Amino acid sequence: MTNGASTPGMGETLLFLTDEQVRKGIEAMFFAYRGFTADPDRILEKLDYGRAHHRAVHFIHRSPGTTVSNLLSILGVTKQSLNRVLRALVDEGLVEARVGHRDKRERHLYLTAAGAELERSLSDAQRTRMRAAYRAAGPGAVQGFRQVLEAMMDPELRKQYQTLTEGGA
Amino acid sequence: MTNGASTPGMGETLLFLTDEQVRKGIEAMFFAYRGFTADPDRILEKLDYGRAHHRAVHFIHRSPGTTVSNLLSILGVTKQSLNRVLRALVDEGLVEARVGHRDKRERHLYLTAAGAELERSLSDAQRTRMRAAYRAAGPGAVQGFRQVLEAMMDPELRKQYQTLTEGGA
DNA sequence: TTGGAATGTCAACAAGGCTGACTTAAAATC
DNA sequence: GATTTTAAGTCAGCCTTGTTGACATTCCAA
Repeated sequence: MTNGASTPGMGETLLFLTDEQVRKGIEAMFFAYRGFTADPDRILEKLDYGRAHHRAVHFIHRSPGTTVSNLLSILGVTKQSLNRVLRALVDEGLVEARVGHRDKRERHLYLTAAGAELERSLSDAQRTRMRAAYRAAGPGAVQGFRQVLEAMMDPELRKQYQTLTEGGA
Repeated sequence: MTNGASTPGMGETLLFLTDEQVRKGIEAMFFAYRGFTADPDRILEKLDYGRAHHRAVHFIHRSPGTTVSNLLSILGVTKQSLNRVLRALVDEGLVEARVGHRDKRERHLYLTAAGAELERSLSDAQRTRMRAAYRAAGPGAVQGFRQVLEAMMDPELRKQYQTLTEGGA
């Protein structure tokens, strides 16, 4: 509060944020992301899975029947990388890969009962923290939070993000 | 808007957010973090550095003269992991490690001119995106963004985050 | 029927985490 | 003054998750 940003009369409406203030936002992202992943990480560790598995399970739950190449574009990794993860999940009975009946090259991905259970436990943990953060920050903060995050995405990813649920939230 | 959260009379003040809404926040974190790291990553790649180097440079800039063990606790990695990164930075003249004069066991870390220049180019890139996001989201959103992120941190990390600048923003 | 797309797989490699064991130097404590 | 603890560094080896490149299979579509 020692800078122009809080000078009465100009206020923050013009977004005269100092570099220091913006930097603080950057550090907030860094530390918050650690918290964001901490709870699922603990669950995954016990099962010998990693974040890569979490992401795959999350998005297969989100879009049941999605194809491998669609998942690739959402996750932004190489197919070799995804394939390693997917193979483990299929081998261990968490994910089912059904051959497409229209296009038999495609594999449509579904969670099995066991996969759905893991997904639930992971997202329960993550939602609990998110909900607590929302509650602590107050009702007004939630919208601002989402708006800034959305504005921070690459345009392509933003499209995917928005498409993902189409009014689901 | 098809759920209890927007029922007139209770509104969002009670934070009746559906699981779907919270989930959307989780995905926002995921996609936004990709954007958050994208610009620095491009710069680092050309110089054969990675995110680990970025983090070290960032926090040394932030707290010049910090010790190795302090940096360890902020970054939350093992000393072997940090050492690998730090050695590269020192060897290549971006960071200077001065022996402490009070306690000669300690190494105090400083950016060299070259290190400061890299830091500037990385944080310029990151701040530009952050600023653009703030602008797009509007003045009210910034506070909410920071509040939710802060509430999302582990308590210990939150303390470190707050200590870091102590009123700097 | 042939070209290209979707998928899967093998091999090899790198970054950046991790553990464990050990050294050195210096400070702190007894 | 001797001993223990602390800060830092190092060596070796492992894991996850990312990368390239090469190649096989399948099959849609021009």
